[in-house]
Amino acid sequence: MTDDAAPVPVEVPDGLDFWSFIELANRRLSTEYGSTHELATQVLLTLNRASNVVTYDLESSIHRPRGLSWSAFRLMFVTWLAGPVESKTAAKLTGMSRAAVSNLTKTLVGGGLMERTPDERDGRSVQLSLTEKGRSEIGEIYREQNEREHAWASVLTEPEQRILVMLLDKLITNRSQFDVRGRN
Amino acid sequence: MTDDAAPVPVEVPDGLDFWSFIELANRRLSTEYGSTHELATQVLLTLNRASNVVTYDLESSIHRPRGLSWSAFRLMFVTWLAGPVESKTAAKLTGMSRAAVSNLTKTLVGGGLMERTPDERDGRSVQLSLTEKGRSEIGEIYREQNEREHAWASVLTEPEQRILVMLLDKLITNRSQFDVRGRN
DNA sequence: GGCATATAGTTCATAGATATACTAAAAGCG
DNA sequence: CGCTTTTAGTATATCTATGAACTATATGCC
Repeated sequence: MTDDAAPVPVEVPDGLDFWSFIELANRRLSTEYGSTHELATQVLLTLNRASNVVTYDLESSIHRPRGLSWSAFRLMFVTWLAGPVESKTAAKLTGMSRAAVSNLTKTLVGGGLMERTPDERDGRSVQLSLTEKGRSEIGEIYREQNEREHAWASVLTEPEQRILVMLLDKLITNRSQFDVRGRN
Repeated sequence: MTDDAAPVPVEVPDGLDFWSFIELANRRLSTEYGSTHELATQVLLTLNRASNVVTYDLESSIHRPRGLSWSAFRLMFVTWLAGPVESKTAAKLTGMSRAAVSNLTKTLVGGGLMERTPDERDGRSVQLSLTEKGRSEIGEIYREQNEREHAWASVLTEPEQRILVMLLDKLITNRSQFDVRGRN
């Protein structure tokens, strides 16, 4: 391999896109680069890209038009369902950094959607909760999102959906078998 | 609902985390908020969170220690496998904006990992390719990542892995049935 | 051929996320 | 108690990604 250009023994199709790239990657890795665990790559590449496609769709069709980012939705959703939560808990449940929650909270409080009340017992911490307006907003947003989620999921039969959940659950839950990196 | 605090008929467990939140959400949505399509939410929440967990783990254990972002890895990976590509194609295949590819390319060219050569036929476009150094880097990085991917995927049996891929593939491929938002 | 339109890429302004450093409060411990 | 260490949250600087505006090429059409 002294040439700059990568070898092109496998044809690179013209209509290649974000999704079909997975297939190309799979083919090239197995035929040329002698990937040791080719199926593992396929599984995780597929997982990652499927998630991106769906998330981008939901964000751009539901949340952006209302002026909310995907992160803002997540924070409101978590606060809605897990009740008033400490800021650090919100960070853990949304998968954001504490700093991100802090910044985002400012915006949402400014918009009258959330409230920050100092904790009675612990002077350092803060309880995040939704305002009445925030609660009615998230309820409405969720209903709208849920319709679209349904449109997505309905491509699979109900048993298929359950199997998918089960497999993903197994994938993540058994991660204790090795040393996974998580936030914080 | 005149009280600020959300109702708490379902217990919010203490050890709640990013992953177990899915379960809580599912319970509350079905018991309290009368989610119409509860399973759909569960499927997509699980998909999104599983992807985040794995991606964060790979980025922090493999790529950050080498000074590469997840995006940088994706761009190199795509360029590696899809041969020299136009900048706009790279954007499509990585799922980034054209601006992001443009910025990232500067960094990678600066680090001696990529090359930008003007297209002979089209004076506007640019071909992205890996340098010799870039190609050997991505090869090594991929091998390392592939080992970790294997550790993740091995939690599932091979048939389970194939079913997972199949289900995700079905979920995404049949999206043509409704009007999905994509980048660009 | 010449002019309108579309396309490729970059630049710029902005939003969002992170890590780091900092402040304030709590907890542990002699 | 008082001192050290830990913890919660925030402010700051930096980085990254985006959309929109801009530059330059290319294409289509009369």
